[in-house]
Amino acid sequence: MRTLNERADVVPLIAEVFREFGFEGTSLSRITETTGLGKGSLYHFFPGGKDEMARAVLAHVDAWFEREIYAPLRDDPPEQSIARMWRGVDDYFRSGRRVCLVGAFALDETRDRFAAAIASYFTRWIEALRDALIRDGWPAAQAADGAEEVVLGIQGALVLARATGEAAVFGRALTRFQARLQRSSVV
Amino acid sequence: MRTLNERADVVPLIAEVFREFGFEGTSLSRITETTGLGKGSLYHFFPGGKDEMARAVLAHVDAWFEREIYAPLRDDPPEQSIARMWRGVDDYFRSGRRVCLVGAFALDETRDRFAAAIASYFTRWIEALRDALIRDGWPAAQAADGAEEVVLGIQGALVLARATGEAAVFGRALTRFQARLQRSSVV
DNA sequence: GACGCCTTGTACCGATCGGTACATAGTATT
DNA sequence: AATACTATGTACCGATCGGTACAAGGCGTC
Repeated sequence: MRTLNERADVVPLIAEVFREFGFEGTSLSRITETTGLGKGSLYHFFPGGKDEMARAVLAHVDAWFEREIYAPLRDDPPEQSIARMWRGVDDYFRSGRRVCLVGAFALDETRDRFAAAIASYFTRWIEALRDALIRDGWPAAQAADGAEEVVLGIQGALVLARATGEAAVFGRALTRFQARLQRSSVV
Repeated sequence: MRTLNERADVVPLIAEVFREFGFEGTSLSRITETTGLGKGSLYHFFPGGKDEMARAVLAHVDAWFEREIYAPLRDDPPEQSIARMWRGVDDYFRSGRRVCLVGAFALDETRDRFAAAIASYFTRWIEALRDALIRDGWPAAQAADGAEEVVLGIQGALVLARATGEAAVFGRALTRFQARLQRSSVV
């Protein structure tokens, strides 16, 4: 018996299973398969079972966005942190070849189970972007509209990219949004 | 034993189950529950089981959009058919309180099972809208961009509306798109 | 080396999964 | 009324579901 794993190491692996199969489509056997961990280890790290695993995965995703996207939007110069957002998002979603786990959870009744985490992920993103736009000189109303439209558009682009199998949809959408945020106030 | 159902009557009911729970989350027992039909009837109407039920549901949704949205976009005056699209979409998705079944199927591995139907639903929508915009006087490139952005934005708005529990997101997005499509060429 | 604690594999649990078999009931046709 | 076909309920199938129990192995500490 090897004994070398830590909970932190295994969360990203579990995340990919949930991302690919959704909450209902993710079975314990699939998780043991991709992590190489047996049920013994799994329930040792996550006594709450599948539910706790999903919660850990959501927290992990959330922490990444908080660190890489939201915090910079709040703390760094707007122009710079927004540019960083485009890069970060394109990397994270693999230019449209990867799907948003939080968005996927939102669409079925899984949402009710994790409602708080899911809502917070999106509202914090929108608010951080909105405030960055305001600090960049946008009128408050337009900033709110623009931020909502960009975050929503990213989700939609991911849906469409995966639905059509044409990942390029995502890149096109990203450059459109980028252009629109640059020539300010023309929302 | 009552014997009064037709396949056509039961498809919309099954559709709501799939819409709410996704493909993996939809169990036969949930379907019997909401339709009132036992397994006997269900497998009588859908010998292919759950897979065929989902296929019938996708075809049903597709037929609705074809009839109410795509065909008018292709055949009627652009301005009029686009106006009809806004109304139709707002009704169909219950102003953001309902989710897109096709979009939900697209996000997990369910997509692979129904790839053709899912891709076709979106590409036909985008193409019909693009052509309507062109007939309305838009340059081809802008029309293609605008159509893609609108369809993608509707999906994103549905994700966000359900994620945040704030259905109003959907209405706001719809009016934004509507305004942008009106002052043509400013994409 | 002995002690504990963290980690792991395995066996097992009842429940539910999607699906099949089939006898019976309802209905239309004649 | 007899017949044929459509619907339906029920019982059952093996497989898998998420979860539990628990003994034994790895490893650091003393």
